[in-house]
Amino acid sequence: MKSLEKPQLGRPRSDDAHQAILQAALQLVSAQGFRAITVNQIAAHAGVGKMTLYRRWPNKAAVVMDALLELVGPETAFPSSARALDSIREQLGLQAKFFRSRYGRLIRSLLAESQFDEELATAFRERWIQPRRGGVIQVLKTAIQEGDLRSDIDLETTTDMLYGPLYYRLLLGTGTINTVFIDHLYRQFLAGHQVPRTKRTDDIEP
Amino acid sequence: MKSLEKPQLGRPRSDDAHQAILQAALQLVSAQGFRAITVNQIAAHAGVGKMTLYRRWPNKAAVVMDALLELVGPETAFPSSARALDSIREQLGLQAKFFRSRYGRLIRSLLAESQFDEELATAFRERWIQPRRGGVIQVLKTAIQEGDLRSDIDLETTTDMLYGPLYYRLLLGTGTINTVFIDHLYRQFLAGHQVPRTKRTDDIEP
DNA sequence: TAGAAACGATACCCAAGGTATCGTTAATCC
DNA sequence: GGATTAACGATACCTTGGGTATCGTTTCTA
Repeated sequence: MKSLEKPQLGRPRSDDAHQAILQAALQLVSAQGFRAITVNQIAAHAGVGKMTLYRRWPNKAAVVMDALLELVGPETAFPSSARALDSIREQLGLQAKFFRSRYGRLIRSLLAESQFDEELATAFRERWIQPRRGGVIQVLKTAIQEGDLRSDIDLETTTDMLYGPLYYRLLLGTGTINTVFIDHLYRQFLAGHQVPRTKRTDDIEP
Repeated sequence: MKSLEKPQLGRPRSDDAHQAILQAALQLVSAQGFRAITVNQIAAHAGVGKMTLYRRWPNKAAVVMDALLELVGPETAFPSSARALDSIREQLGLQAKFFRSRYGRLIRSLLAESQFDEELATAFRERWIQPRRGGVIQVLKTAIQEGDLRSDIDLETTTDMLYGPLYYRLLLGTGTINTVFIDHLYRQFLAGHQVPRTKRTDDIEP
């Protein structure tokens, strides 16, 4: 029964147009960069009128944000390893790789733009960062349960210490986000967060 | 003898105008935010013509960058404690305080704008970040010499781990940059970077 | 004094963001 | 099937701020 749902008068919105806009936005921003593209370009590339775009999104940033969430987001899954701590290590590597890809610049752009746009900042934080951050914190908890990580650490701060340096380098350009860096970061992180070896229970030494 | 210096023809540039522009820029950006102010506003507020501003700087961001460097920069000195490690701890607190001040938003703005402006990014990194970063690394080295920090750490990565989380929170808004956070960060950092207590030489326990 | 560079004030041009409008299309309702 | 509604692409239009050009005046050197 369709009952409680309000009958929809008028022409329905075209999902084709919607998807075309998102695709166009992602393609253009990846190729030319955020500042270089215009709303006109996105609309033209998508084969839609500008008003069609504005009926759905308030501005360029919002379109690009949704393109990231809907087209890129599903491809970034948290890896699953036998051991939680290994998942963290692997995920750091994937994050570094992601930042080195064309999406690194996209993240930079959106994060930058969000400093001037409160709505965008909220969307970025709540819909991109927090879900991923929540995942990290879950895995950290598991690592603690598995006896690999100390239980007296603050998980929010721990997450900041793991990912902060990557964002720092992404935005400030003080160093490359390569495997060597990830190794150093992980090793130095472990030194302070791992349960000391004399206390670990099921330690299999190679 | 004035010798090798090229004789300066024409009217000399007014240092008063120069300073007035920097002061106006800092005042306006602090009060209204980077995006909200215009070049016209800065010039009018400084009592100069727009061309006067453009003769010295290519755009608004460059003016504000120089205002930060010349008017704010001198007030941010690295603290000096008896023990290098204490200096680090103290500096983290000062950095947090700085980010919580009106200059936190200024740093965010410039860092954001620099994602779209290569020249600005270079200026920010080389003239704001690197000098400060270099200072941190010097103090870390001293702490190693004083036997407080391990010598097998990567200093660049260490610096990223100390300051990355602050920038992360500043830009992403995932948490407040308060004393509790600094305490957690410092403690967790120490756990992995401090020379183990059985190896420390001049340890005075309270 | 002539020439040069800088000055404040002002005019001007351009591009992109964003809004308005038009004829057509795709839906529901009677 | 007709009336009404909302969406559609195409187009026109307005505003704003960045940035450039120009003018008469000022401040310097040669």
